Amino acid sequence: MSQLLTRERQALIRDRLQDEGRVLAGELAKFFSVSEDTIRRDLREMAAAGLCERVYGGALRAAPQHGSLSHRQSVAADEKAMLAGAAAPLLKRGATVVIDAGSTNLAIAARISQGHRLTIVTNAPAIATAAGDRGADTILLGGRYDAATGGCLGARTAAEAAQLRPDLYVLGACGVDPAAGVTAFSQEEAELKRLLVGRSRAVLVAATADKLGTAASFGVADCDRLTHLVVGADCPAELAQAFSSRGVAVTQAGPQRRGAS
Amino acid sequence: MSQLLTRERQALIRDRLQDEGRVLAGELAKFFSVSEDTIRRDLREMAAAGLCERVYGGALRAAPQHGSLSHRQSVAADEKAMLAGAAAPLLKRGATVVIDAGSTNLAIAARISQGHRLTIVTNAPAIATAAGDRGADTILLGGRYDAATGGCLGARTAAEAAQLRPDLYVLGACGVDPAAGVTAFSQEEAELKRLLVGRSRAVLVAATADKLGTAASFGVADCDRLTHLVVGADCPAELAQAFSSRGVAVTQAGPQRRGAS
DNA sequence: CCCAATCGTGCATAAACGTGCATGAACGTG
DNA sequence: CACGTTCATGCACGTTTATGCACGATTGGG
Repeated sequence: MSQLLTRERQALIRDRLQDEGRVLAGELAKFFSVSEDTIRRDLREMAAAGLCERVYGGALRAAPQHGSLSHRQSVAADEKAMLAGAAAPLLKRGATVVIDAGSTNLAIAARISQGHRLTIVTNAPAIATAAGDRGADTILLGGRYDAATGGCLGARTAAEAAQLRPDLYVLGACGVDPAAGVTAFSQEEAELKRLLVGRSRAVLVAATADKLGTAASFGVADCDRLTHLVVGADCPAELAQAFSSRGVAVTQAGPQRRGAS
Repeated sequence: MSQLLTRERQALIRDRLQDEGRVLAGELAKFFSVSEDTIRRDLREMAAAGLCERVYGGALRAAPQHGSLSHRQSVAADEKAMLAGAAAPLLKRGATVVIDAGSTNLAIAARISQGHRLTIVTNAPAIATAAGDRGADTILLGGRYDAATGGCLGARTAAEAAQLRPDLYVLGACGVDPAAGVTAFSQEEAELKRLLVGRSRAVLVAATADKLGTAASFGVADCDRLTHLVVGADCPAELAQAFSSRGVAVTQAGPQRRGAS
């Protein structure tokens, strides 16, 4: 094999990773007739670029991590259940409600009132099963399933969503800020959310503390487009005030209400 | 078995935990040819990461699943895991596979090989999440979600399915009989299944013992339309013979085989 | 209460690792 | 052509990691 450029070697390593799921540093060094240092440098670069996971002895294919969704679900589970308890009553009897993907929204779906004859539309499989279990008429938006967000994204999903006119949209936010509005982590995600915001009569966001006052890279909607915002009881008063003054109905959830005026 | 990376070993332990619900330290040590100390260290790390529960002698799975399917999932779970172990290898590398709703098929989805670059299409939310977790490209067929079957049904689902030409269709059956063929409990279900049978290059059915030799009300396909049938080892020989003589490749799944890849 | 299995900890070792530095080739500039 | 720059590479060095072994503590069944 003739002289290999660095990039070529890395491309070959990537191919092998994709095929076999793992590579050994020492093995690659012999195969390419370079020192292990060089291979380690390659693997480090690739790991930094998100192309593989660096482990002792070599590298593994970057895995869409197992617990990504179930893990997120267990993070701050108490807070999410609290928010869900406050948000669920806002789904009016007989309404058609779109529920976005997201672990907080899953908690809401698991809390919807039985016998309220709700029609739930969602792009998230987990939310569909939860809503179905609660006796709601449930419509699932199909399309390419994105394991990172736990919902369907892409053209087909958007096309199906474009035919809806829901009474309420329960929006999943990656960041909520009075100035920046609602933001999302990825372009595709943001696009679908924007579409649905535009088609819905009302928009509700339930945000955990870590999302309040932060903004992600892709804008979804300005604050004045929001109808309801559900936050924890520990939300700073001035932040809640900032949303209220923009016409958002802010609900503070919590075991103990404070600042109830 | 070649050199195993630490992380790989832990991933394998996690898989086994997921399948069997428990692992024994001494057994794992022999299996991986390492000392029990090393295994204990692995288990300790995994327990710290919340992936298992550490107990005297080994470790237990610590993931309480949710959803309405969870009940059906636990019924005859061993048998389904056995069938799934035999059926999963039949999903060829790179193929596009439609997986029907059903608890047996969910077990198959949870067992698909990582890194086989499969494209999985399904009408069942639970199967979509499972396939996504296993690293497969996953497409979800949308539509009205039917909590009874755990999948989407209806006109929209059928319309999306009508655009597919899958390599393999993993059909979920309510009844399988040499004479009556494959049958389903509801008209709508049967209709979707019929459509997909007609569009697929091959059809696979994994049937638990209680479904063999029985027929439900709505016909889906004759036996000669089946490519593979996966049954338990306790399937009566003459029944298996009856299928074979109609051109079906019958695979009898043995009790829990676990081998190197 | 006893015993064996199992466990945790401390320690030693070898492999794998990261870093800093030197070399040499490729490249652009004047 | 002479020169400086950039970059991939290999080597030396000290550090970290994974592992097995020894030893005492803990567990759980009889």
